[in-house]
Amino acid sequence: MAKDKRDKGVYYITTPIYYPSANLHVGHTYCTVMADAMARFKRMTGYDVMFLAGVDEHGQKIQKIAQEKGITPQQHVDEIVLSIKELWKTMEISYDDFIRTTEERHKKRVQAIFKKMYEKGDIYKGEYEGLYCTPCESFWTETQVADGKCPDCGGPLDLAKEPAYFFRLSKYQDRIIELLKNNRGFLKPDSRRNEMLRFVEQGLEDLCISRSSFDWGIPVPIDGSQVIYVWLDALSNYITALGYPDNTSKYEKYWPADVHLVGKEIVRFHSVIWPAMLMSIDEPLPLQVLGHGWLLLEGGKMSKSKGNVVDPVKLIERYGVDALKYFLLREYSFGQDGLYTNEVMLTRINSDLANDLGNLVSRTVSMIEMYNGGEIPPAGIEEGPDADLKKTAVAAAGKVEAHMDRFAFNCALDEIWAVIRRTNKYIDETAPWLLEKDEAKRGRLLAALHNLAESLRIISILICPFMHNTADKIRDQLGVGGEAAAWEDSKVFEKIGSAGPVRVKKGKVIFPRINISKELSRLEEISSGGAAAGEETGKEYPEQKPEIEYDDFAKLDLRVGEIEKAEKHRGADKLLIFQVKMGNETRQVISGVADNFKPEDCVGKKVVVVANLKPRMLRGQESKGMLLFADDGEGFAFVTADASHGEIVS
RNA sequence: CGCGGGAUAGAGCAGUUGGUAGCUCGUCGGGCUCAUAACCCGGAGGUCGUAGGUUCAAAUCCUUCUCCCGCAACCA
Repeated sequence: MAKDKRDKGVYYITTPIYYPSANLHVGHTYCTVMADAMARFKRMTGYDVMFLAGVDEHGQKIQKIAQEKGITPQQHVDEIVLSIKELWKTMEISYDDFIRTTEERHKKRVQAIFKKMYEKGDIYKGEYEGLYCTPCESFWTETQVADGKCPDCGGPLDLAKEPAYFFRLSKYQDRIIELLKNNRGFLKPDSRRNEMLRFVEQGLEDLCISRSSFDWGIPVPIDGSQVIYVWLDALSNYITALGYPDNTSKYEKYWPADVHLVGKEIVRFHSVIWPAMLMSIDEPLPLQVLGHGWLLLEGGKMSKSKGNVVDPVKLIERYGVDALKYFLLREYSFGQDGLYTNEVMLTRINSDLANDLGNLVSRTVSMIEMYNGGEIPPAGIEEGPDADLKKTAVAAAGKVEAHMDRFAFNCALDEIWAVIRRTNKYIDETAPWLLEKDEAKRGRLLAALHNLAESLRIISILICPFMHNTADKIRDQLGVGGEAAAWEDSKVFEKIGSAGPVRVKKGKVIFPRINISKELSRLEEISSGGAAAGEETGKEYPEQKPEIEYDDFAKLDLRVGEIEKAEKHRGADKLLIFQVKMGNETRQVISGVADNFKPEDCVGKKVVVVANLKPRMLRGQESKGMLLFADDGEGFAFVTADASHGEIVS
């Protein structure tokens, strides 16, 4: 039996184990970033933290995708898991363990859990009935099926049955209702709790927990013809990762989880099915399930199938991990859906990170360098706005703690930014550049500089759980390194200089200001290059031109060319002049795409060239041939070829 | 009558147990020159979707209607 952990100073937080049918997008990142910030915050405030991430790798969908790609399911998931781990590494996600449901440790434990439930009498054999597509050998749920056709092949579906095992979920209905009703903190936000309560009150049906129509899963221990279906397999990860039931030292230490952080769409599984499973094996329930909201795009929700996903890697490449993390945590309020647009993100990064924080670091460090030779002065006599600055700075940590208790990352960050704004204001109030001109005010100047440095030191601690790189950069420039960097040190003002003089060191601008309108069009280009053209975007495509004979096509000589050089046409606004290498020759080709590409971005592209187009003079320059572009109505993308220059395209 | 959520300044959103409507961006005016054309101060802009009710007091609780959205047993 697990312990009462409330007095042990441990904290166990989990994210969902994602389904690796494709690469992850910002939405997944959002959830994981929240968990990471919380884990870091708890560690800083003295908890022994266990932060679990992972992937759910079994199931029919994975099996099918692998089949289509002509590889084994294991090969497929290995590939995706690699990229997911890479992403978390890039995002600097500080998970303590990463569980894969294909791992031996997980499989044998899931089987043990199955057996326990079976022996308890909570699992029985029955028949699963569903809509079945014979050619695809797939069952589909009603929601997956539009207009009675197979979502995969579009063929007809039959009502079919297969033997399967069921979990007596209905048996736990009353206990679940009681849990949701009496334990108000168990499921948050309240809107989700209401929703679940209504749902359970409608009556729970027993849950099908095995399948025999595919075999990419953990075998049912008492029946080799069946594999365990998603629920039991995936949800168990939260305890199998801790070693349950055979190796219980971690389990005893960390279980029950303090928080399962999940998306609102899987709240049901975590707040109804999962507790019922735990009740069945007589183990304690998690203390809390938190259902967060979604990031919505202007067209609706982001999803892999819509192809309208936002790729976090692209954003990190351009703005850095800390900026993306900050934006996600600051912009949205937990449990609520939020609108994502590039403009919202860039505006947020610019005004909060570049203007407020980055600029504050710059001006503070500069002044200490100019007015005191780079040394942070000792504390001076307190007067004027000093007291208010100190009070604001020192009180922030406590407020942040209170907000973090409610997972109100946005409020926590807002609290920190109140300190940043107060500090910027302090500069205005004290006007060091005026003090500097009057030798009699030297003492006052030094006191102000000291207070600014102190305030920044405190800020660097406060932002640490959310943006540790930035925290380090600030401390580097301040010259304080790891001194007085603990969470508790943010509650005390006078800290710098206690171990001898400290020298600041002006460094690179932490968050360069972004030119938003320019950047927006760059992002547009990037995503139009990468996104699959959506069928659901309602876009209109031109009507097809009249049919041509094969002979007509054969007249075209298409070749792969590599752009060696690109420059603007001096005599025309819209033209770019390309030098394109094709086998032994390099020729000049001109295209009217200056509005869409920067010349330097074109170099190195391997493009498709119409080689035998009659040469033509364009504003005094000869163009021999033509480059192919894809046009989405707003901009162009190169038609590129994954081949060597000179090769024939046919 | 399947279940649930939402509607608050030009935009995006907060509003914890009912107590004078807030934040950010934008906008207009002013200040400053240390700083990343950044920073600071001030103004304008809302009958909190509609109609009723409870209350000394309602964005907040109750009811009506309108409009959006999600879920209905694998989308973070």
